[in-house]
Amino acid sequence: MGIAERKEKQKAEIRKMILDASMKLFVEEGFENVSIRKIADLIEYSPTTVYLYFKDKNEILYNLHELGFQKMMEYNEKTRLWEIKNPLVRLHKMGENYIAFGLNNPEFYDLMFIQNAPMETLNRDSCDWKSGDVALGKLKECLAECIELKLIVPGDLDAMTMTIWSTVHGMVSLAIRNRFNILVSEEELMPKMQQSLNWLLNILDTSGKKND
Amino acid sequence: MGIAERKEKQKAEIRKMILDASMKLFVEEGFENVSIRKIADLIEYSPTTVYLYFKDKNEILYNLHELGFQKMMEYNEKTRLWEIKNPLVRLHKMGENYIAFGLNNPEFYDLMFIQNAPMETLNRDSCDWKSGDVALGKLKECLAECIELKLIVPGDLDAMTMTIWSTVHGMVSLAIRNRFNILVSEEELMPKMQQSLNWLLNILDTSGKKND
DNA sequence: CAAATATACTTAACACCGTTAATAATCCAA
DNA sequence: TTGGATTATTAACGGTGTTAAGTATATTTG
Repeated sequence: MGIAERKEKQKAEIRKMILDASMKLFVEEGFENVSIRKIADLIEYSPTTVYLYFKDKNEILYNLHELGFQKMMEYNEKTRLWEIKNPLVRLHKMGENYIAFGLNNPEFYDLMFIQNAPMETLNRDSCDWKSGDVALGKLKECLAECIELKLIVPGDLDAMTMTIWSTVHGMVSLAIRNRFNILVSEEELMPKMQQSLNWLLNILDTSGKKND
Repeated sequence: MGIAERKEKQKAEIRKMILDASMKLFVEEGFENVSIRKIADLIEYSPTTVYLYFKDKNEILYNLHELGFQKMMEYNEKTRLWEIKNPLVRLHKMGENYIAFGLNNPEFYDLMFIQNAPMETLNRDSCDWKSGDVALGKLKECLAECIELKLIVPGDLDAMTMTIWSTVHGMVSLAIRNRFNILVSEEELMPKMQQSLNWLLNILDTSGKKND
């Protein structure tokens, strides 16, 4: 069936063209300028053709959001995060990377963790958010190791994961959405966030305290 | 100048009509359904009339966002938050109220802390986000008291404020945007968030630890 | 009191948006 | 070669925020 195969490849090719065009619009003109019509213009097809390859705009945004996760993983690989043996040190670096990624790629971060749109392709109940699951798994693992080695104050693993993730997400999203302007100036933002993360990791670190 | 005065009152009256209509749309049909045209329909004026009383849609959303802060303050007053003498207990209750408000009023929360739109009426540099400033001030005060009484692990006040706010904001916003679905089910969400907050406040509490 | 001006409001339009129904063109298999 | 599936298009629906231009109404001035 060489013919059906070629057709599949052509289909995949156009899907890729659409995603490439979306990506181009996304990085060059921002989230708000990713529209079906502009994508169609860029690939020189009519807007309705896009709907032959993607169910709706959300499905395109879902694909972009996955590219965001890829980019985030590259961040961690470039800084050799997974080579760090001490899980507490790794946790710290992980937080720093998360924040750095968010501030340097606000549009991607938006899509990955703030916008509703990409999640709407997933059916609510099954919770099949693969990218999120993988990323959160890393944090969970890291925390589990920390507990095992008695490096941090123990607690329910899911609750702890929630707290840590919430803190870094909270920081990035409040920063992105300009809610920290009342607290610090533009230049002080990054150092203050660093300080903020340090304080959190310091208080959950058991090593410096006389605990029994 | 009785005439100019009456005119002012009429102007204020229509402004209120617009805001009331916006509010009605907002609470009954959600954020996405607040449109200039629908507002105009509701008050039985043409859409362009709205622009004689508000610069743009963002200015209307800014006003709605302030009503959100009012609602949030009512939450704190109803639970007699400010009568709690112990600042650490107050901090805890403050966090619980924040989370409860966010989950019970996701649309308001969105407008207050997630959406960009309301902030765009403020000019970036002057940082004149009054509502946010007041609300954050309460948290800062509370933390300052905690430090003074040596109830929590000390640190830079701004950094600490950032951490605490980020954690509760992170929790609410991730919950609202369905990012916790991979971690907990709908029913477990609230208890797990409670647990998550408890763990944080427990580790920053100095009372249970042998500290010098 | 009448004319001129300022105020309040509307109509019409611009430039977008996501999405769908109906239609035309193309390709492949029988 | 014909018929059916695939692929793409045109046209339209029903929305969005916003602005320019025009029309009434009310107020002030000569």
